[in-house]
Amino acid sequence: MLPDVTGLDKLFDYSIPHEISEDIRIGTIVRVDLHGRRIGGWVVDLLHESAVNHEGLKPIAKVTGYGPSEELIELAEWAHVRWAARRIRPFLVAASPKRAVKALPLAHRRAHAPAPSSPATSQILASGGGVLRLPPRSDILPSVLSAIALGPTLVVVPTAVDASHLTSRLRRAGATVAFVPDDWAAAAGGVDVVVGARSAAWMPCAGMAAAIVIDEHDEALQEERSPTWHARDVIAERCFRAGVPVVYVSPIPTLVAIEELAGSDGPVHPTAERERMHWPNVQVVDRTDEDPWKKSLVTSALIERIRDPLQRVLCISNTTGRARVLACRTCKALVRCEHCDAAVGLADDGRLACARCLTRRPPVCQECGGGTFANIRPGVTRIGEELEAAANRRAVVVTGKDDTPPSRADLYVGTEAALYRIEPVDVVAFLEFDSEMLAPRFRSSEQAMALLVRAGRLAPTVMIQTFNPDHEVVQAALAADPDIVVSAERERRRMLGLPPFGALAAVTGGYSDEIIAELDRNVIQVGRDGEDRYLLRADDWTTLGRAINETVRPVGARIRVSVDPPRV
DNA sequence: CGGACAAGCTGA
DNA sequence: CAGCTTGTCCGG
Repeated sequence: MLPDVTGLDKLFDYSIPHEISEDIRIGTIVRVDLHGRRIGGWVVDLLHESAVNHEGLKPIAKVTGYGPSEELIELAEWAHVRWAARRIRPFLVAASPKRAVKALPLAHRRAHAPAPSSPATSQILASGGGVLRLPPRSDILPSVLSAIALGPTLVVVPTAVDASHLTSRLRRAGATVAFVPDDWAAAAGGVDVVVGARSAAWMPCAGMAAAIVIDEHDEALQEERSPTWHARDVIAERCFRAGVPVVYVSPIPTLVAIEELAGSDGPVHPTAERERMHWPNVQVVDRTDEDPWKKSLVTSALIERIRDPLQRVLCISNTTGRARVLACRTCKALVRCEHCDAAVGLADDGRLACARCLTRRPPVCQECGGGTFANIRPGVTRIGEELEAAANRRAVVVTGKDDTPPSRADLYVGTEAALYRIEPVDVVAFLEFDSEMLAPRFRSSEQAMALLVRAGRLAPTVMIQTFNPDHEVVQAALAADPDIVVSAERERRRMLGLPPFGALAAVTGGYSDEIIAELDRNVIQVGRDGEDRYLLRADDWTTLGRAINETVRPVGARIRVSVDPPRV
């Protein structure tokens, strides 16, 4: 029995009372008495009476209900090495129902499977699985229906909202659907299709015959808390073990999927002509053409768009507030915090505010006492004011900070979060796309492409303002050819031994130094990445995970290990 | 994790 | 030495 108690990483033996022996299987969730308290946990092993000294064994107190299957418990043991997790508990939590399941409903399958309608998907499934590259503005429903034609199918999508939309569409198409994790019991009982966000990778799917991962490139498929498991990789291992084919669908399959899951022929994709038809129109605004003394984010091309009363426009800039970096107009000095020396911005109340130490002061230059400032890096609030003036219509600011849905408007300005918070528009304009493309992160090209895909689903036209129109990301979007990014990426990653050509983890927190010192340097390369962060690299995930898990972590060490970190 | 118990510290 | 804190050990 593995207790569902954080910090208690031990197995305990209990006897099985006769009256509940029928209900106890590997994976069953039970309650037991341990050390004077009643705790929950999972049955992870059944030992023969002769294998334990069952004198003094306490009995299992109560059966809570159904839990993860034996296969999923074994998968959790694999994941615990793959993501260097201290315990398997978080994976078992992910694989368990949220509320006790006392009985499983009977299988509820349709007599007639829906007609497969994506020949490409059927072909990939028949060949044992692979990667399907489908452009942003195309429908994935035919692919899912094609998989269902094979039998019970597990579908993973990036968000719960996506899962709920897909669930209704599949029900309308006549399939029986378990929307997980809510319908855990139905999924375990048997349905045509099990649909859910990331955690669906751990959900039951009785008689699973196929699996589909939708939007394989989406970062939401990776758990952000530690252990940082990725649904794509969990599904890949799970289906490999079960001998079930998987299709990974994405407009921009990641290099990891292409190298590890696509097979030797690479991703399957429509003809270039058909693919281009379902990419958004991409308009590149080369900012090097602008008057170098103005360098405003509100370019003449953008003004033309936002002045058109028939076009609903969303402008994206990833700086919140009014202004993040200011310079004194009189003495040209960068305005800094008097307290901690960080660059300070202008808050909404007109005072200078330090984002680092929260110190606020009146808007006066610390060097010369001047009171007027040049906005070196404007935030969305300031840009909103500029846009309103240029367009002569109201601009609504949308950030990820407030929970209330943004009020309806024809002109929005927002951070990346706005891409997930508003209804479709006619144009999405990235005002300063260079900060996305050129971010100092090894996945920045893939992440910038993902933003374009997201924008392309929100609007038929995507505008990119950049000083780097020759960048591979811009070129790939213009040509509707993700291979342009993939080939560049492959060479860089191969050279540096980064995923998928090596395994990477970031370690942060107190005591990191002690832990790093213990690591086996024969298999792990260590780099320092900032004040309190180390990067570990090994040739493969198993080597990396084992080396980290075998390293003694001091008691009370608050260490965060992020395996396959998305943002380094 | 959380309870039990031992060792260490403080003040009368 | 009671009364309290801190540390270590252990559970089936």
